[in-house]
Amino acid sequence: MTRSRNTEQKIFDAATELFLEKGVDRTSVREIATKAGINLALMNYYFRSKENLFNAIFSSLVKKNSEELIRILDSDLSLEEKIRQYVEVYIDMLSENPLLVSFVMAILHRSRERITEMKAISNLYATEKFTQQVLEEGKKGNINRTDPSQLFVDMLSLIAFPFAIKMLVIDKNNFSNKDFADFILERKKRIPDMLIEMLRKKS
Amino acid sequence: MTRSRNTEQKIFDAATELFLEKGVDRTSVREIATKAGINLALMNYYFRSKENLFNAIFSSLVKKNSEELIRILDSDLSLEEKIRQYVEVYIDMLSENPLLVSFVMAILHRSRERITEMKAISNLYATEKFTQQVLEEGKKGNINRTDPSQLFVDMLSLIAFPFAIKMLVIDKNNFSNKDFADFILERKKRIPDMLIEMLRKKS
DNA sequence: GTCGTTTTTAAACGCAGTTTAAAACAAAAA
DNA sequence: TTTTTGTTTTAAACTGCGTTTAAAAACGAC
Repeated sequence: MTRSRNTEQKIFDAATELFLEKGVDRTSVREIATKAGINLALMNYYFRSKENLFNAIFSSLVKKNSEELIRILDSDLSLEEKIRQYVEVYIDMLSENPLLVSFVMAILHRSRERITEMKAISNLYATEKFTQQVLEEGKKGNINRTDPSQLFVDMLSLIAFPFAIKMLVIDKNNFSNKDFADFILERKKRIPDMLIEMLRKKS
Repeated sequence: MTRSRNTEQKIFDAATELFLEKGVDRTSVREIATKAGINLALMNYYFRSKENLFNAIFSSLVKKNSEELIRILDSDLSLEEKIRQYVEVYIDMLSENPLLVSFVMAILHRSRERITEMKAISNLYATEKFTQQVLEEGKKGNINRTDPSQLFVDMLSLIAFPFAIKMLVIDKNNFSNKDFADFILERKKRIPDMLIEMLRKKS
C-alpha cells in the first residue's frame, strides 16, 4: 500500500486518466470523484471548477511536451535543419500522445475568444527567434523572402490538422490504424521537403 | 404524416441562428424554444434530440456549401487550375462562413469515432476523380508522382487549419480582424503556389 | 486540551436535455 | 352535425450535470 497522495493529486490523476480515456465532456465530476475516492465537492474545493481542472491538466501536459519544440525553434540550427527537426519531433509527440490533439481541439472549440488566457497553448506556437531567422535568411538571399507567420502557419497546419481529421482519413482511405500511422510517418519527410522547396531560391 | 412544417422550420431557423451566433454548447434548448416561440418539448418532438437537430443543421449547411467544391474537383480542369480554384473557393467559403469552421471543429471534437455517421462531412473530402487525375498525371510524367491522399490532406490542412487557430494567430501577431482577413487572403495564392511547386518536375 | 484553520462531508441548488401524459386541435368518418 | 382518429402542443416532472452551502471532522500550533 503506497502512502496516500494528497487529495489534490488524486483528483488531478484521476481526472487526467478519465479525460484522456473518454474526453472531457463525457467525463462527469461525480465520476472523477468516485475514481479518485474522494467527496464530490472536493473537486471544486481544490480546483475552482471543472474547466479550471481541465486547464491545469492541459497546461501540465503541454508544458511537458512543448519544451523540446521550443528548444528546437530557439536553437542555432540552420532553417532547413530546424524545420526538419521540428516537424519530426512534433509529429512524434502527437503520434505518441493522440489525445493531446483532442485536448487542443477541445480548447480551440471551447473558448475561441478566451484563447489568450490559455497561456499553455502559446507554447505550441512560433518563437521570436524563428521569426527573426526567417526574416534574416530572406534578407541575406539564402531563401525566398516569406512572411514568417505564413510559414509557421503552413508548418503547423501540415503537422497538426491530419491528426484532427484522423477518422475522416481512415474512413475515406479504408485505413487500418497501422495504415494511418504509416501515412503520418511519411509526412515527416514530406512536410519539410515541401516547405524547404518553397523556400529554395529558383535560379 | 402531414406534420406542421411550420413549427419544425421555426425550430430549425431559430436554432441555426443561435448556433451560429453563440455556438452549439452555449445555446440551450429553452433558448431555442423561446426564440422560435414554441413549447420546450417540441424540439424533441420534431428532432429527437439537440444533437440530432445540430446534425440536421450542419448537414444542410455543408450541403449548401460543398456542391461547388465537388463540382470543381470533378471538373475537367487541369490539376493546377483545379487546385487554384479549389483553394480559392474553399477559403472564400470559410471566410464568409466562419462558423462553418466552428461547426466542423465541434464535430471533430464531439464524435471522433462516429465521424463516418456524419455523411455530410464527407462532402468536404476528395473525390475519386481528383485521385485518379493525380495518379494519371504522375504516370504521364506531367507532375511528380505523389500519393493523392497526401496531396489532398496537405491542401485541406493548409486551407482549413488557419481558421481553426484564428484566435491564436490574431493574438500572436497582434492582428486586427482586417489583418487576419488579409493574412487569409494571401493564402489563396500562397497555398496553390506551394502545392504546384511541389508537383512540378525538376529537371 | 483548546482554539483557529484547513479539509471533508452530505445535502441541496440551479440549469441542462429529455420524457410523459394529458389537452388541444384538425381532418376524416359516421 | 357529431364522433372518431390521429397529430400537434402543452405543463410538468425526471434525470443528470456542475456547483454551492453550511456544518462537521480533522488537523496543527500553542
